[in-house]
Amino acid sequence: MRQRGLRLSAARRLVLEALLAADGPMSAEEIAAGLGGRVPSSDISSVYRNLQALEEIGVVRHVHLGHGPGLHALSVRGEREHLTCERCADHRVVPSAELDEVRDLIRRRFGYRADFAHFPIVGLCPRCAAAATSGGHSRYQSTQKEEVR
Amino acid sequence: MRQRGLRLSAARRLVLEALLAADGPMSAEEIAAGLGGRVPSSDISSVYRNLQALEEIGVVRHVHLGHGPGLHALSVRGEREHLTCERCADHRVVPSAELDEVRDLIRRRFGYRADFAHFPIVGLCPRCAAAATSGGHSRYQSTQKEEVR
DNA sequence: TTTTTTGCAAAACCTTTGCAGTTGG
DNA sequence: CCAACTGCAAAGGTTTTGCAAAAAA
Repeated sequence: MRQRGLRLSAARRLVLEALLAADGPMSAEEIAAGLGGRVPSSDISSVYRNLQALEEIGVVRHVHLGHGPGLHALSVRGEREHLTCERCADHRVVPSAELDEVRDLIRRRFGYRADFAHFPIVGLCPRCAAAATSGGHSRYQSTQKEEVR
Repeated sequence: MRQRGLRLSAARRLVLEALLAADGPMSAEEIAAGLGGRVPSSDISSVYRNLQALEEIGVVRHVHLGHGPGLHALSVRGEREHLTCERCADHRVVPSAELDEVRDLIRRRFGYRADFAHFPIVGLCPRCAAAATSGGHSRYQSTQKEEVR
């Protein structure tokens, strides 16, 4: 960080600690709140600025899962990638390696190096797919609060 | 539409006509502007309400390509799906059929029915992938205005 | 006439920016 | 000390909502 002209300030440390302690990607607001209100907690604008700075040096990345705020996480080896159900908000996280075959196929066909860590693979989860097929039309109602639009 | 209790109002017709005339997905703002200012043009809140209503009955769908406003299009047979470069904003639209193999693979592996019409496949386009590989680090600078984050 | 739909205005939501003061190195 | 960083406040862009007036059926 110092090599890039970045200082290790308190607010910056908070962002890193929050992401490290989290079990999944977090919104800027969650980070700004301090880990559940315990930690000093910094202004949300600083959180955004720090997330941006940390993303520029490759320490952090962010994901868009459906609507709502972007979610941020440490970018680590063995990166995780995402599958999201567009009907019931089911969400699966898989190690990158499990998607290598898919990535290779896309690369051969289109030349693209796909990366499902940033935008997820969106579609119907097995359960909703079954419901949609058997019901003719899509009659399956989610038990979750929010649909991923 | 009438069967669903929807009336065929002028504003509604405008949305449909705009989408029909467009060669690609449009933002709500573009639709509200009327086709280049010629048409009566309706309020943007009505456009949003109509897009939502039309999406509920399955006539319209929307896509998220990078940041920025959601983009709307008629949902037609022979749906198109999307590949977007995360570095240079290169963007490819391909007929769904070309992604069938990829979809099948994902389905066998994860049970998911993937749909790349809503969120695109994001990654590096061939050109940026080459630049990233040869340059060691990612040195390739886009010629486009906006990076797809 | 009844119900849906509209336009306007205001708000909500997520994110960015300007600025003056503070802090890390 | 000086550049980097912070909090605050204000603004930006996209989308939603409340409400009274207007339009469709």
